[in-house]
Amino acid sequence: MRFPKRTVYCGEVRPTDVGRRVILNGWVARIRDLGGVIFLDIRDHTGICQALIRPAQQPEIARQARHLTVESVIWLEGIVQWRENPNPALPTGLVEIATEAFGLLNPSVPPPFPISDDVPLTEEVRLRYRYLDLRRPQMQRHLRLRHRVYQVIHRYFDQQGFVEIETPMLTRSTPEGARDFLVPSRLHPGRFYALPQSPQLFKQLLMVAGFDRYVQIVKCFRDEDLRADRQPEFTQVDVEMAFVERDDVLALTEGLFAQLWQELWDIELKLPFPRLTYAESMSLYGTDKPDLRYDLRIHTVTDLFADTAFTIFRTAYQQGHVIAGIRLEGGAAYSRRELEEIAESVRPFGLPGLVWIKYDTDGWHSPVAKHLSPSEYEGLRERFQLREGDLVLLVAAPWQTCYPALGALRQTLSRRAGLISSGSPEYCFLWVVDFPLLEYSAAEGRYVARHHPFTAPLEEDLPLLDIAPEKVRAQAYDLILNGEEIGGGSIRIHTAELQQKIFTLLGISPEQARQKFGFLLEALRYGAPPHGGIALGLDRIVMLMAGAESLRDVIAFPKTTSGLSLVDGAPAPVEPEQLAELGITLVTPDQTS
RNA sequence: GGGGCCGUAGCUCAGCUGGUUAGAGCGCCUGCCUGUCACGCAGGAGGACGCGAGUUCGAGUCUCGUCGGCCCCGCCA
Repeated sequence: MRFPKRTVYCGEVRPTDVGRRVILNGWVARIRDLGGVIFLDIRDHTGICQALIRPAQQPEIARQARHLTVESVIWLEGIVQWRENPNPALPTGLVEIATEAFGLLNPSVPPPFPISDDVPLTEEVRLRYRYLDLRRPQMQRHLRLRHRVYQVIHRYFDQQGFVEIETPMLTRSTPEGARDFLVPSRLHPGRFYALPQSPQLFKQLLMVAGFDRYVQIVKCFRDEDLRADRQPEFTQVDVEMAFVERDDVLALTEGLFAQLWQELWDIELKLPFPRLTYAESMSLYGTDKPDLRYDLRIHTVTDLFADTAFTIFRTAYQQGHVIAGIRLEGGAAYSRRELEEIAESVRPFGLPGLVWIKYDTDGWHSPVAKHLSPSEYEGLRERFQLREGDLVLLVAAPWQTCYPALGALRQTLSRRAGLISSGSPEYCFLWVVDFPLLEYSAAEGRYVARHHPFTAPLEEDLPLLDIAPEKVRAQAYDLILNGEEIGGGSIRIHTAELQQKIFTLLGISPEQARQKFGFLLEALRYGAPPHGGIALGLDRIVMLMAGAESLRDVIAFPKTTSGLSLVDGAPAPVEPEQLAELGITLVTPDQTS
């Protein structure tokens, strides 16, 4: 098809173009037919430009324009001129095109929804007509931002001497970790590939191979239930470095974010990012991914209540529980009803509620006021640095319950008190380090790796491996941004002996280890350098940068909460012949196939 | 695996305790209109109330199941 090609993008027509002949290619955004004059808005990804048609002088053009439908694709030629009535709301609002000719390249049936950012749409409709949803300016912005993020990442790692290497998508299923997506093998019926949950083992092999610094922007797959911030296929910036220690990886990563923020927004991030140990993060914020855009720190005050007359706290103290709480500045203004609502946030943790104490101009107010002594009040005032008008919320429970409950309370309070300003975005990065290496899985009756089984323990904790494995800390780290985990990594085990020992600790027999991870154990014997790395969640990073609420808003073709792809209908049944070739028989044949 | 909210016109929604012929705004179609930019005005078309059972004289409305969307817990090294 031959047609007049654009000389300028719609959104880029400016007063400097006045008098020039231009050609636009784009979509009909809107037609305003006033009878004696017709306005045609033409849109492409850069914006909208108004074209003018005068039926009195151009009866044939007007006749054709009146047949146009919204979202039809056209070319349009004309002379740029000043508008009689400028529209300061538009970048192109000072000028318009005096149409001399236009042509229809492809008519459009009426779209199911207007191509605009300010119409409310259900997720279902958006995903079914994703190609129209993506035509909307906001989605265009999101995916173009994502593109720019890719470019900065590639440039940064190239500058830092990294090599991008592709690792296989058809790999072997490994125990530990999430469920795998399986791919049946036609050439080997009864055997399966697995889509990678991460290129972990391959990037370690690349370190053994001497590539020294590896990076890959790579799809990863996990067959687990979905969330607003979790998709079954997602993109990671996968990084591995040889001859490094933890702080080398952290510094390299910080440099990446500094460059992203610098290049995309001209914002200088303060480096290095703050670091908290896992233990500190849990006791100060009740979570391993705290949102530091607001303070609301947890204070532990168990010791204040050693001899208290208040039965609940005395019992807690005697049972070795923790008494801790949060101060909310100005919170004394909350009503009893509001406090009841706030208390709801700790109930899911199996707590009946919490103790609230107001410190106001006329003294202390609390349902438990009469049980507390003056010295206990004084202790609270001092610990929480209370000022008049403040509120203290206290919880008494085993520490495993107490801190997470207060972590949830922190979030509830910040929302209620509006502590996160929605106006100017604020970016609070944070490293959480020294995670426990293992955690006991009651379901499986054994220790499981908290990060993954290739994570190196802290050297100073090595002696604990044999006597108190649960106390061993790992050389693992998570990167947190505004309460979202955007990356995690570790220094890896680089000797076969230690790796074998960890497998044993995880209840993986030498036989199983040889079978499933033999290639790794073998590779580690051939001069594996000390190495470590990190995997960054690209989708989440772009989501936070775009200010989006959901991962779906920064992924071109995402899955729904139930893992369906509404645009192409995947997953779908397959022909019996395909199954036969693969040697697969369905236990419950799909009736729809 | 569990919990919550939702499904009514192309889109977004209303429809009170079950009761004539199911509504609105936007969009669409037709006509009018010379400076609009969410143009305006007049008229019109458009519905198996997601699907299937049940309760009832009667179900968009109540019950159960099912499919689909969103959010959360579990899960996600």
